[in-house]
Parts: sequence; structure tokens; C-alpha cells
Amino acid sequence: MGNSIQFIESGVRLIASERNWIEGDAIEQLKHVSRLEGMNQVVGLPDLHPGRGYPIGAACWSQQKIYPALVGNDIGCGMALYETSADANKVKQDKWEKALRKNAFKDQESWSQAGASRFCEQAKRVGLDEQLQANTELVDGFHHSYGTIGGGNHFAEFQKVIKVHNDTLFTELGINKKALFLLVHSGSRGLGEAILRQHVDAFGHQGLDQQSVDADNYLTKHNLALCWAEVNRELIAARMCDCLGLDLTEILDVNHNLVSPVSVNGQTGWLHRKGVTPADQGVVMIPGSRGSSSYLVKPIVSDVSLSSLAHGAGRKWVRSECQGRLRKKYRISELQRTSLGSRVICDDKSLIYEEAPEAYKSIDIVVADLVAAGLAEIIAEFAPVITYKNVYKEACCK
DNA sequence: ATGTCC
Repeated sequence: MGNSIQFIESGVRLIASERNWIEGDAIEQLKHVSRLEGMNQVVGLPDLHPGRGYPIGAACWSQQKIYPALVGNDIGCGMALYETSADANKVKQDKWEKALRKNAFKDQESWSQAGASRFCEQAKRVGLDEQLQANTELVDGFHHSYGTIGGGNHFAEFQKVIKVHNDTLFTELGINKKALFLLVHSGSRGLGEAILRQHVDAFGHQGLDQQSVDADNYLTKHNLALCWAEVNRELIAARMCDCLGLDLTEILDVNHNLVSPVSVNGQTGWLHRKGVTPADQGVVMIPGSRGSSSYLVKPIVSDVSLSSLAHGAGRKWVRSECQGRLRKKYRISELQRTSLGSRVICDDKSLIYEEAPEAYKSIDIVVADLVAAGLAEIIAEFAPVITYKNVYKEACCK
């Protein structure tokens, strides 16, 4: 075990044990963020790795200032876990793979329509009705993206329980150990991107004063993007299950790219999470790569971690070097299978290399570091069955 | 991450 909380410098902490390799560039980015005006504390989680200017896997707590660039372009990106009506041991992989490829993402226009009305309903339900009215033009621009997974590390993956680590906590959740589950990792697609771009075009990378109209405007759009992303994950799950004739029940849906008002030591401030799972939203899923386990954990709220957890394994290799490193080792057909017996549906040649299990760090170490730091309890471990990845391109040809 | 980028 050993301690996995490192104090890098004043206001900069890293949750990582000695055996967890963290890239030096990521630590430098973390220190850089800590020096931004009004930045009070930053914490690197065990999946910390370098991003474009700002680190991924970093929780950043500021006072007075809000930094949209720290949330990034994929506002509202998160993980949603669903229990399906299927028995995990009765999955017909060949048949399901064919059905998913053929039918899961067809009829985009009707799903766009369904998405638009679902988003409207949901915005009303969470009290964002007026905010939506004021931003209809922005939102309408992404009508075509409802229910699409997107690229990068986004995926929708059928999974099964392979080990229950804590019977009491597992039973409390009331979920079926034998069921097939679906984990959806996606976000706000082009909407979040547009919101960040608008902000950067107007203000560059400087923070916004929390009392300003500009901060209000950003937060309004940010909150709409969170809602949009939540609806999007629900739509992705629905269309995948529809095509296989499965029912589904949501177990959890937690965003990991967002900024929210959070008090630390009794002082109010703003917590920016980029690739960081909140520890105060109930149980969460921390997935590894497509070739490793995902962990369902119960987070433990703590000021040390700024009430945050890792959101995944974290990249080990940058995307641009994956194909070069693995091209001679694997054919595409080999990348469509994993050592755990799961299938990978991904027609993008670069992406299937970029997301290879080798490109990611060990999820077992990441989760062990969280447990060693007293930040999480493992409930159960899940293994992939079918991983679906796609980048939607159809509508552009019209 | 992004209708990526001609």
C-alpha cells in the first residue's frame, strides 16, 4: 500500500504512489495552473497526464476567478452506467456485433428529433428553461449530434461483473450481478467545443471574474452543455439497446469535465474538474482501457483530493505515436479483439491504434492509489464484452 | 476533444 499523497509544492498535491508513473510534463502543467491568478489549490489525480496546455486529471480550486479553458472543450463529458435486461452470459457476440454495426446508429434524423425534445424536457426539469430560450440558436446548431458518441476516448461498452469486492455495498445498490451492463463515455460534442471557442475568441485564456456578466454567460452555456451531454449519453444507451431489443435502467451518470461552486475549509470558490470524477455524487465507474477492467467505486469526500477521483487509467502514449509503435505488432483484425475475449467495433484505423490497451496506464494501479489515499472503496470490477466506438460522419454528405 | 484538415 504505502502513502499515495505527494505534496509537490504549496497548494499543489498529487495522488500517486511510487509505482504509478506520472509524466513530468503533466506535473509542470499542474504547477503552471497553480500560478494562475486566484488559483488556490490544485490536485493531480492518479491518471494525471499532459493535455493541450492544461493537464488532464487535475482538480483546480480558485477563488474569485473562473477559467473556462481549465474545463476544456468537452464540457459535460462523463460516464453513465446502465443495467440492461440481458444476461451477461448469454451474449451472442457475432450476432450482436453485426446488429450494432448495421442498426445502432442509423436513422440519425429521427434520433436528432427525439434528442431535441428530450433535451428541452430535461432543461425544463433542471430549471434551465429560460437559459435554453436565450441560447436556442447555439443549441439548434448541434441538432445533428444528438445520440452520437464522438471520437477520441469516447465509447459505449457492454460490460459484465467479474468480481464483487464489497458484498455489502454491491447489495445496497440493488443491481443484478448477472446482468449485462452498458457504460457510456461521451460529452457535449460540438456544443461544448463552440462554447469554449466563443469564450477563447473573446477573452483568450484569462479567467473571468465571478461577479461579471461574462462569467454568468459562460456558466449558463456551461450548464446547458452539462444537460446536453447527460441527455446525449442517455440517447446513446437507448439506441444501442433499442437495436438489440434490450431494456435499460440508469445506475449512475457523472460528469468529469465541469466547473462548480465548491467550498473548501469553509471558504467558497470554484472547482474546475478536467478529467476528474466528483467524489460527492454517489458511486462512480472508473474505466480502464478497452482491454482491462473498469471499477465501480464508492468515493470518499475529502479536502485533500478536493472531493475528486481519477476518471480513468490515463494515457501513457500520445495519440500520434500509437500507430507507429503498434503497427508491426498487430493487424487491425487483432485490435478488434482483446485478451479479455471482448470485441471492439471501430472502423477508424487511426483511432483503433490510438485507443489500444497499450496506450493506457494500468487502471489497477490508478484505483489502488485512490484506495491507498483513503479516497475510494472498490465495490466491483467489470470486464468489457463489446466496445463500440464511432465517429459520426454520415449527415455531412447531404 | 472538435463536422478535426487541406
